[in-house]
Amino acid sequence: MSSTIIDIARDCGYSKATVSRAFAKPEAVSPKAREKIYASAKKLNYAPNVIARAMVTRRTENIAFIIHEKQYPAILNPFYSPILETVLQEANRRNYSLFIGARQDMLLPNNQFSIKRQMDGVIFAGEVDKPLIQALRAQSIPVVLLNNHWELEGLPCVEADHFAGAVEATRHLVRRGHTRIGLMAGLFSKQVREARFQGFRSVLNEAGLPLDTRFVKELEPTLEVADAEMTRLLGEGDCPTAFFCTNDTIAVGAMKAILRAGRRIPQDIALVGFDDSYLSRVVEPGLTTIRVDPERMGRIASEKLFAMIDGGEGAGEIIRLKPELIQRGTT
Amino acid sequence: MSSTIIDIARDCGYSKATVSRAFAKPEAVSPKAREKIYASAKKLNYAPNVIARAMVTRRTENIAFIIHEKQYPAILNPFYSPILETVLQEANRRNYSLFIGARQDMLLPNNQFSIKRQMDGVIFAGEVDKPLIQALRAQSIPVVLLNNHWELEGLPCVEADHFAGAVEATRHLVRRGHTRIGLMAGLFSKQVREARFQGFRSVLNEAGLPLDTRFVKELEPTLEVADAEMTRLLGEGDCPTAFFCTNDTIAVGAMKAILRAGRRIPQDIALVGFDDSYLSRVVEPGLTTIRVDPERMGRIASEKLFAMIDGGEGAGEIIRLKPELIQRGTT
DNA sequence: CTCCAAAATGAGAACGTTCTCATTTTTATG
DNA sequence: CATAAAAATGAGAACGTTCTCATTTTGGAG
Repeated sequence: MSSTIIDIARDCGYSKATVSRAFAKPEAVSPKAREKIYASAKKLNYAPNVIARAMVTRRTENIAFIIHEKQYPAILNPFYSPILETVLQEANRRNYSLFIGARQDMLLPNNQFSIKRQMDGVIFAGEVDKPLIQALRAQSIPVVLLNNHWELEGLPCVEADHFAGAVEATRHLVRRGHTRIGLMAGLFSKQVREARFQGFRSVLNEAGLPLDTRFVKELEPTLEVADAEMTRLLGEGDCPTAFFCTNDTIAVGAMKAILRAGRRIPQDIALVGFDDSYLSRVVEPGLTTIRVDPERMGRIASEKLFAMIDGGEGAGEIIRLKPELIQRGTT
Repeated sequence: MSSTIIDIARDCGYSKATVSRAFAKPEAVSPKAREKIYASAKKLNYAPNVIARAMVTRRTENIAFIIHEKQYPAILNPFYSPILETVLQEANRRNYSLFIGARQDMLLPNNQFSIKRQMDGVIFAGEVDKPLIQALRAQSIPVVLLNNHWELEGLPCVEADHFAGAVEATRHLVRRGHTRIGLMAGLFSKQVREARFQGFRSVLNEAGLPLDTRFVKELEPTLEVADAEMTRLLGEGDCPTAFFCTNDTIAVGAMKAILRAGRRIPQDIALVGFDDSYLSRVVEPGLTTIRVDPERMGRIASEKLFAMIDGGEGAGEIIRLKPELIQRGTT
């Protein structure tokens, strides 16, 4: 069907080696030859077969971004999507393609885990999937973790400082004079959940404020669940004057409930979210939130990964990014 | 580094043909052989090299989803992302992988366009990129268009019925008794823009309502631009009592401006959006909007594409999906 | 014009599979 | 137990490149 390097070679009178060079390393070929070769290629509609190329170079120039199934759906996740977008750009900048992975893609018929597609490297986001990652390492494919470290394996990881973020958020509410502060905590991975909870608690302790367990809720981090939960809380007496929500989706769900109940934000109830996702700019008033620059996360993770791809072993460093409070209208 | 089929063959005493079969077509191999082969594979950490496989089968089991650069950033686009998510699922269900494409990924050193990666098929979303698509066809790679047709080439396309959607939206406002209706139109592709505008205009005509050009605005479809534009409109006198916004992002930006100005939605100003993206559920009150089921779009496009991949030529049918009004709180 | 170094080109192996076709082994039938 | 049919296995070519190394061509200095 489509023509090969041999057809071109025959057509233009050069050897396939020279044709190959004209595409892979144009400066190694004389201008005259290049011209003829490109003309033939155009005529015969030739484009190099990257599969055959990958076969011998042992590089596919593909990387994968895999999100743990718990964080599904991957692309719609407001926290991960801007990171993914950055990784895509970084990959393209280096002439790499990006593959979006899903777990089942990697199960061989013999029940071994494996990266089914040949990938030069993988970024793994969200909860750590140990068997899969071990399989990747066994095939010595570079891996960078995102937002969940795994110290034992010494894998490089880029993550938000969840504890510091929760501290920032809670401290901000305390400074604004709130003495009764609730917590709406999303059911994320254990690592993330605990760090954010500890941050929250440590500020209450240090400020001598009580931790009222009636207003500490763990919930699925969806709009609807948060809305329902907040509606319930508003029904009870004694509702706190402020809430720290451990992500923006929860905060925005809570906002809807509060506004629908006719209470004012921030006068009656103040809110702080987490992530500075797209959502925080959509609502009115804008959501005060904790930002960990997703572009920076994506960029650092990509750089780390490409360094490993090019340079062999990478240090298993954990890079913990400092969060920043973005004040908008909800406090 | 990693072991090949020959290492396994040597280790377990079978030929490489049989080892190959054990992974590609397990039922064609005796249980005894399978067991031995899998044991060797596990021991030597073997996984089939899909590149080598693709080389001979001439199938990569990869498809690409490419969004025209104007619609960038691709992953964050609230309209395309749920479609992309569906395509990802459909691909995985068939054991295919999904690549996210970007334009520059396909430029050869001789300035020919080409799909640089070997892809079994491509879904092309947004404005039609003619030279690229022609290049794909020249390589006889199946292509399905999304939301922008190209009749001349007879390419299959799945798109929203933009005209009908705009009619629904505007008619809804007319029925609610509005007589002065403004338009905030996003600068999408010519096809989409015109269809939506014609829908809007035809309803005004049929209802005998005026089209006041002061309140017909074309703008970049971003939150910030829409917010600024609406703030400006509110400043002028005579502001209409309703607006049709040609996507949700614009509508939500407008909402922010209206609420900030202290006007009430929908009592003072009513709004209808377009897309039923997740934004419409985030805001309070929820946004009345026009829905074209993105999962259906993604599914149909995928089915079309895989039919072409499996069955050769596909008919260049244009499938136009009927939109539906979703009424929420802004009308 | 001769010679040498540098640049350009070519020959052919290698990459790790699958596939076709022939051969061997197993199973079922009488 | 003999035989035919079916199932399982194996040998080796083929897929389309790149890469190494050898050879040829080019260009400049003397």
